[in-house]
Amino acid sequence: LLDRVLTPTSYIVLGLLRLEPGTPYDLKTRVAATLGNFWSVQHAQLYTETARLAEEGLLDEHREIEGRRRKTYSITDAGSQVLEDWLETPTSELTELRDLSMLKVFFGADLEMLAPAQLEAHRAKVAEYEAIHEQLQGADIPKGMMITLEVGIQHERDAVRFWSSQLGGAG
Amino acid sequence: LLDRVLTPTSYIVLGLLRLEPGTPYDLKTRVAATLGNFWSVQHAQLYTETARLAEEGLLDEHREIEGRRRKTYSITDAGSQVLEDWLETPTSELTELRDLSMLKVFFGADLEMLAPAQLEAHRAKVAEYEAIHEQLQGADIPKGMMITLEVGIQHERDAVRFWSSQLGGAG
DNA sequence: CGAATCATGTAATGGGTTACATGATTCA
DNA sequence: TGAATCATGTAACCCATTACATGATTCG
Repeated sequence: LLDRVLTPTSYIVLGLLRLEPGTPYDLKTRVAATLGNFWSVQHAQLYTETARLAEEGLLDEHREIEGRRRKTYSITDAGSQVLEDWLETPTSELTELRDLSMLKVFFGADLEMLAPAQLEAHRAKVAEYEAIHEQLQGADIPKGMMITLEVGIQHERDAVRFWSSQLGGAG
Repeated sequence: LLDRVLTPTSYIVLGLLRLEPGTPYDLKTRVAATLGNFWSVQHAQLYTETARLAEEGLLDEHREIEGRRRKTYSITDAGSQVLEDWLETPTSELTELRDLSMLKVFFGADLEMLAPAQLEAHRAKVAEYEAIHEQLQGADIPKGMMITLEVGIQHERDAVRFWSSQLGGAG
């Protein structure tokens, strides 16, 4: 059936569409509002990936007759199955950090020089996450989404602590 | 001069070659031994990227006459300058986590099911890092490399703690 | 001395990023 | 009513991954 290995982007599309059908543009909005914080997707991908998945029978495509002729996608049974299988399979894969600042540190960049910009950015992220978190308290949000958010907050706080300790430190 | 924006891979190549000239294969070995832990690079990239950088005048290329006709690269003054400029420029960019397990969690995967494989992988990584760390104690290793290693250890320990708490937890 | 593994490199493919483009809507 | 911004989509390019391929070396 499938003549390719699905990418994380594929599963993001499937996962979001299983929650609710929508257009690629809808997906863009949802990504930005939710998991985009820890796994962003370029909006152009959402057009190509939905098209691919539809071709593979994992999505249904329904095109507007009038006006913009927008395409609305919904997940098929086959798509749901593929998503389920993926969700039920644990992975041993570890994520690389791929932090640009750390790459510079590795090659000898000055920590104290890097710190202010990083600190500001990480602090802003913490604030943003905490606002979302508070807003979501009591809301009927799936547990998994809450957990990823909390992991994200934790990670950002750690980063703030790290970069703080580099500011004007004794070296 | 340059008609493209250099990628992180470019700077990795420049950074490693500034430490010491070498062939793409040498680079592969060095990456695997050092920064590959938090920023891996496919070996094929090291061939294409060195070629590109040489074309752009940031590397010198010296080809063996005999035998394998291996190409040895070294950084040029222009290359050093580009690297220096990059190292001296702070960045506000934040890294996304892009953790496959977290993506599954986000979409509702069962934490307890995911935990064992993740736990084992993260524990192995901690052990590996700590071995390297110990081995490097007292060695004349640049400070930045030590710091990235320690940040990596910290991160992995946090992951172990997180996944441990999901094992057979009350939910 | 044959097989397995390491060393070394090139070619092909495709996903992801960037650039481009145009139709709607807000708002001064 | 014009400019700016948002909504929506397509096209092109390029880096990164994967696959392929072959020469050396180890070692049973």
